[in-house]
Amino acid sequence: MPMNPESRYDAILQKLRAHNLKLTPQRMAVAKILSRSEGHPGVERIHAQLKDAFPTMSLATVYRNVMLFKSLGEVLELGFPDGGNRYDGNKPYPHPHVVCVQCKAIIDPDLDSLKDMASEIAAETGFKVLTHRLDFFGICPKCQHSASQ
Amino acid sequence: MPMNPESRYDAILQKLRAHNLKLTPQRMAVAKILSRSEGHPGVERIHAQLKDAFPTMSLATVYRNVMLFKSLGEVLELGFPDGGNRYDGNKPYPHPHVVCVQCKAIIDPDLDSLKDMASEIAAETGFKVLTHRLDFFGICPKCQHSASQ
DNA sequence: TTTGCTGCAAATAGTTTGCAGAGAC
DNA sequence: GTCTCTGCAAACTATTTGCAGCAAA
Repeated sequence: MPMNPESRYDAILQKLRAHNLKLTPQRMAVAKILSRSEGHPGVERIHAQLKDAFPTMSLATVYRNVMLFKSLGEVLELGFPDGGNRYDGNKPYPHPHVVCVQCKAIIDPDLDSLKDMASEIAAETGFKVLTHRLDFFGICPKCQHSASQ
Repeated sequence: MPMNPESRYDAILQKLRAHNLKLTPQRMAVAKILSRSEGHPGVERIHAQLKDAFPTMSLATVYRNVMLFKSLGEVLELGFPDGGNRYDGNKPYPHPHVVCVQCKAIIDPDLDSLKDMASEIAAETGFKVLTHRLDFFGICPKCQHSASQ
């Protein structure tokens, strides 16, 4: 159930204005792609999609804008250790993903609950689930009690 | 509930023998550390712990052995996009983790179920849970039907 | 003796950064 | 006009790899 890409796009632009950030054509183009986030694109893919409209556009600019949006909370980063991070500007909040280890496709499953997850995923997506990864990130008790740092 | 480190160590050695791989002192030392996996060590940490016993030991050797154990299914790799992957040779199967984003501590929570996870985690570990990551990895329908590749 | 392992150093690859000019406001 | 952004190229960093010598079996 993806959010309406246009309202996501507007939300991102609004956030940019609220922070007095400039609306350059490149930045807006990246925002537009991320607001759809079809297939959870990576930086390289975003860059490729913009090559026609912006022949001189550099990868660095894509990186910088994606990171900017992420820092604004408007993009969810799916980090992978073997490079090729992927981004979701349509649902910029944590949610499960199903990743094809072969073609690198990434889709969002609809999970009623998180019980019997693997079989639920398999039934819904047709994936053959090989493994999963579930991490919680937070501040450990020791760090909570130390002068934040 | 960590498994008995010694039996894990023996299991790794046994697997090595079964594959006609050589039991070098360096390899055995890495296996020993991983069989405990206290704190889910990273490569750098493993290397540091072996500097005393093996002053000339190179990082490359640690990398090679960790990857070897991983390929044998004896080590679970916790990959992080920002480098510094972590390893678990004590419970080499997928399971949830709780990661402190500040000090990088990683612990294994006991989860009765995966419902109300965040609060369950908080109650059990004392962590202030900020976010989480749940990925399923598998083969998508399209890839299942294409000549495996 | 044979085969695989280690140490070293160089190569890789995704990402980040310094800088000078261009452009949004 | 000011201040940020962009493009380019160089820098970074975790990890991988080629190679020659060394050691396990």
